[in-house]
Amino acid sequence: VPLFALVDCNNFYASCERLFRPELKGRPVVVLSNNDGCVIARSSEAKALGIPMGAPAFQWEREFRKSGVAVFSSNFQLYGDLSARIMTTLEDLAPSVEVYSIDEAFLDLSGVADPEGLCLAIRERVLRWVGIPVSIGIASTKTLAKLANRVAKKQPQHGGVFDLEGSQGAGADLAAAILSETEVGDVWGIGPRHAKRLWARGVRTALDFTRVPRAWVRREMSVVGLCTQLELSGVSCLALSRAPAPHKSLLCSRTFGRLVTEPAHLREAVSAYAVRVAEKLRREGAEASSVQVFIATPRHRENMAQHSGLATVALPAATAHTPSIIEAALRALEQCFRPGYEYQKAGVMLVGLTPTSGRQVSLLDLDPEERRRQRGLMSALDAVNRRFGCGTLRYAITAAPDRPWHMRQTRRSPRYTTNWDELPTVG
DNA sequence: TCTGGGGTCCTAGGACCC
DNA sequence: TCTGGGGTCCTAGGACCC
Repeated sequence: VPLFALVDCNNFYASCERLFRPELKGRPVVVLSNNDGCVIARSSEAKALGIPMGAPAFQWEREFRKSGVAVFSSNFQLYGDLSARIMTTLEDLAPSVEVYSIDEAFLDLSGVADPEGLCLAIRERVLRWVGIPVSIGIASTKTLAKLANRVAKKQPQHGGVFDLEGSQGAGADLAAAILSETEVGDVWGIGPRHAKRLWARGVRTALDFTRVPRAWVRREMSVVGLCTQLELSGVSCLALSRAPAPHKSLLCSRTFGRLVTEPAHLREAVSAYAVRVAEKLRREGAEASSVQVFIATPRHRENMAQHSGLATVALPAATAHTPSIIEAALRALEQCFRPGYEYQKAGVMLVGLTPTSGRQVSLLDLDPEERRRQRGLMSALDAVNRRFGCGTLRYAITAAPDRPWHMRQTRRSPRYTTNWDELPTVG
């Protein structure tokens, strides 16, 4: 019998910020998106103030001040490092771990004698070793484990761990009761669109959803919806995958600090994003076969001329060579740029990824000597930037003195754990 | 003035092939 | 009166996730 657990960090980013600022305990904390645009994480105190997920920061400034909310720009280096520590701790204690996101992991607990006891121990150890509180849901499918996790979070009497299977074979009744108390839109895999259509048909709860005819679900929600429906009924469709699948695409995109009209500024921004995404590509040990660029004007202003452009340029041969990728990105930008618009956002996506080793040799390949030279250059560049900090070696086009597209980030906390200059001091 | 960034999968339709 | 069947690949759009 399969058995899954979902470990989910409580208010992860907010908990990370609080870890090095113990005086914030009990105080509302929010973390803002890049560009300090909107709220992407809230402590429980901030949730209690009614600040919704995704709230535009500027609309809430007054409330932040009035209620003494501690506001942070996002600090993904810090979150990523703490996440890695948590995952390592899980690997130590659980038989099989799938890292699902920066703050979540599925565990395979099939055959474990006392799953609830194990999870209580895991929770305790992560709290003690890393300092981040987690909640754990246990059930026979991943989707039900997600549901059990919600219960663990919402009902503190369970001590942060909730087993939907129950202890004395009361599983089925317990599951039905929980399903009937869960709104259908709160089910993992059912988003706002499907939730709305289901409500229109009188399907309100997760339990209702399990009774919708399969043919309808298949037709209107594809096989993905069918899978969700089966999982809710206790039929496991989603297996645990231990090794992360290789990426199929990689993206670097940003909202600009200010609106941009100058093609020169767009070229700088797109080049900078191309550099970053190419670095990611090499870290993955992969090469890309084409480059996609998109640019867009703001979405939330109806009285402004809108344009969003997307163009793809194929690379002559799969590569991870930054200058080649910049060149392709700039050609794509040229294709989708339209003068006279105020752009707010741009992105560079690499697609058609293949592992660096074992790639197909193309007739269009550079001669092997040139390939070796390019790879050597990239390795040297990455090594220098790793050793002396990213941005030590830069491309001239990304280093213009005036960069109006640069993102705003006014309230970032120190990178306590990943940056020598920003270590916390004790004393 | 001010609303993030980074992914995945599925489906339908068109081009093209034999 | 009547105009096949089956496959692949690509793209765009939609939906979902964190």
